Amino acid sequence: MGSRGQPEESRAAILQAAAKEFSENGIAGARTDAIARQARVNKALLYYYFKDKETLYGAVLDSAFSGMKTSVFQVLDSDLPPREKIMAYVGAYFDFIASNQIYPKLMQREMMRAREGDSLHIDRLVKTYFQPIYRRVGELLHKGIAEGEFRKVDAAHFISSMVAMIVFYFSSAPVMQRVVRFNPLTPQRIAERRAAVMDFISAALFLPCSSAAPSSRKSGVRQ
Amino acid sequence: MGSRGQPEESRAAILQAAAKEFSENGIAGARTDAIARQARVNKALLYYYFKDKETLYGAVLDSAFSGMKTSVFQVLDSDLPPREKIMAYVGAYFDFIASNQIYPKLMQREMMRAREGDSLHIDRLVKTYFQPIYRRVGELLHKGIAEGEFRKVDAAHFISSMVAMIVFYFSSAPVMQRVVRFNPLTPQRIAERRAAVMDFISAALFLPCSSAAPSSRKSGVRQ
DNA sequence: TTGCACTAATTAACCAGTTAGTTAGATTAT
DNA sequence: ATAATCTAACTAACTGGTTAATTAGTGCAA
Repeated sequence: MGSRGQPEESRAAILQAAAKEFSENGIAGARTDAIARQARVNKALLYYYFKDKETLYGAVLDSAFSGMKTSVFQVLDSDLPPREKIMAYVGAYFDFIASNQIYPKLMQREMMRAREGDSLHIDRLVKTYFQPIYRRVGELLHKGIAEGEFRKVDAAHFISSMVAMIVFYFSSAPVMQRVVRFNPLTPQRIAERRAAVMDFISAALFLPCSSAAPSSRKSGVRQ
Repeated sequence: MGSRGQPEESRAAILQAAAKEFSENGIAGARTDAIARQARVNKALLYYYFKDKETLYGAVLDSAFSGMKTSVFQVLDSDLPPREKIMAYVGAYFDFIASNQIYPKLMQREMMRAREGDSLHIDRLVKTYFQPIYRRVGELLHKGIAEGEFRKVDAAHFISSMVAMIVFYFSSAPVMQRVVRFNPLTPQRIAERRAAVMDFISAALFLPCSSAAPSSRKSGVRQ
């Protein structure tokens, strides 16, 4: 019976295994035994590091969303002009999700769990991650509109649409694969999606442009 | 204790209660006791009408998606020109989801469950409902492009984006409510969303309008 | 020799599914 | 008509497999 495997490693292994299990099965469908097995750790160790299943789930959510916040804030804190910044934000958000494909599922699942009383985590998540990002992107849109660069879109709805296009693509990929005849998650298809999202958003947001030509957008669309 | 409550009523009550329970909790989180209680029926009756929980879940999905297919095909079968038809399709789809708000959640949940082997239903659902709709909308987009009415978008990605904007809004409403300061599900907000989606899609899809020279696309934006 | 990291074994609760019926109305026999 | 029989519709109570969580420890390092 071992003892020392470096505590940080064990904790991290649990978190990672839990993230996978929760994203695939939701909190109700997730099995603590499966998490322990995947983390190559005794099940009781989950309860040594985390109070209970719900707390472990909360820790998984925090680690997921804090990574995302860091990613997009690097862009939001930069000082690009509105056009370039909104595209950079979409790109950063897309890239984060694309390289952490368990997150869109975690996010969707938590969103649907948020009926009142249900989720103990949602208030914290909203306050810590979603609100700050939402506020900044909202300001960015208003700035672009004020400067005559963007169409007069409704910020709340526009943000919702951007998030939808990115998150939904990955969370619905397993079904999409059966509807269309290709795997939507190959690097090439992902790159294509990225271009399509960028194209869709810029076409819907940017005004024909009074000033110079927008260099950022080229086409990204085929057929 | 009575026996006769009209079998059709009981069956329908079970289906309705199950739809609600499954949409709120997923199949793993749903409780058969809760379904029976909500349907005001003994739990054993669920097993009298349906083989097991999984089969009941399948019946719920079928009743949900067949309604949707009927709705949108009424539009897709009509003979409107491409612009009007795609907008009518989006409207019909939106209205169906808006007035059956458990469906977006059922849909999201089933989409995420579709990892290989997992869902017994997904193949049937795709073949019966998703494929036929996808095919028709794809043809519609290609027709619009060929006639120089639409920008040369990628059909698969464009459809994915349309569905995303509609489904995601409703499934993420509980969280959104905490991020913004209003309830996204009041009739007024829903109408607003409908307009925003229509605007977003038409801005991203329609060419500036003149039916000539579709090759020199530069903006594809109106208003 | 204390405290940290960890585990095997166990427990209590939960929950899908079953069983062994009951009830009410329709059908047939008288 | 009316009693006897049948069957669809329905239920109370139970079962056993599953699963989150606990307990009572062991090994090891400082």
